[in-house]
Amino acid sequence: MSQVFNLRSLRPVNDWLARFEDTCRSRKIRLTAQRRAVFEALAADPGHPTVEEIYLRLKKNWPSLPLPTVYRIVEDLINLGLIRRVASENGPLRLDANMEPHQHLVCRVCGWMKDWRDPLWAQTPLPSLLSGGFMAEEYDVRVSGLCRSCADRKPKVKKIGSY
Amino acid sequence: MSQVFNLRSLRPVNDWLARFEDTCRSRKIRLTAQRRAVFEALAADPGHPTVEEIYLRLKKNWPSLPLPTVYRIVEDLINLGLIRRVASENGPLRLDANMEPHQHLVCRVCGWMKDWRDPLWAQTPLPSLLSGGFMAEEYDVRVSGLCRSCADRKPKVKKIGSY
DNA sequence: GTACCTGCAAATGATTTGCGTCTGG
DNA sequence: CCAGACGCAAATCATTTGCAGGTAC
Repeated sequence: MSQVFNLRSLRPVNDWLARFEDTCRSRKIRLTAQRRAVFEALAADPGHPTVEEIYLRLKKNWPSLPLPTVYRIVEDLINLGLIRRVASENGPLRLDANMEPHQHLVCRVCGWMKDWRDPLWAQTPLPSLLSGGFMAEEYDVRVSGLCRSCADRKPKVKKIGSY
Repeated sequence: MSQVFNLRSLRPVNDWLARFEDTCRSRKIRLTAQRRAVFEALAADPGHPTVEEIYLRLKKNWPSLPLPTVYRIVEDLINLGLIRRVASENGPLRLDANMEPHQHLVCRVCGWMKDWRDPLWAQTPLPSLLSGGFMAEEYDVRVSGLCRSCADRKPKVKKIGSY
């Protein structure tokens, strides 16, 4: 019963690690130190990090770990259904170890992002068969807006022209 | 009253072109042939093309047009609010000249994408102030699932391991 | 022991930048 | 005319691939 939660987000990180190990065993994927480290770093981070951010974090305690290895492991974890990509409009790939259904708040100015759960979306039924035979499986909802610090700052006018 | 619609999507392309020209004039942006061509190509295409797709299409009738110019113009059009980026989980930037509120159907296998309008979201009120002072402005909703051709195909198991 | 992984180096793909020339208003 | 755009080449950033040696099971 000694459940470890990440204090910032109340993530059941131990559950996730157990699921990671179970999945590796049942899918006959080798449980290497590299894979565990990458998964742990993702599970502990509620901030939707990029591959490079994970790499830099791990590099502190593991200076020899190469970036391509992190990329390969991330790809594997996605295919195993242990983490997912976060949809965004630009910039490098962002990752999410939270596989529970949830929405995202995204700041349109600085890209700041936060998990958010609204019962509304849990209740909203998926249209089962839409136009042209499309088979809907799930909603991906992002609420775009301004985070507190960008809202406090004076609104800047985007500069066009003049390269 | 001779409103030209794009037959595939009933897009009021003429309205959009007029808005493009008005915006250029009012923002004192030069109305060049390159900018008009890029905007027209985007306005005519309901398929959320990449920058390179637009470039290749224009290149047929304008072989000297360089790709970096298309990138710069796309950036300008986004900053002018005339087109927008489409959120996605990976791959190159995709563009959308339809600035009306709408949702997207996205095939999780092949990436096929289609505009979709559901009155549900037009009615759903935005939470005005969410956790931590986030100021919500709009929903971005993607319905993920299987397009008809990927649904017809036999489901493939993703291969993990063995590089 | 051996198939699966990792580590390294190099390739590819997407996007941006610097700078000299040209042109729309 | 001349600031703002374009065209070209080269740089940068993100991600992937090939291959040889290492290690989990």
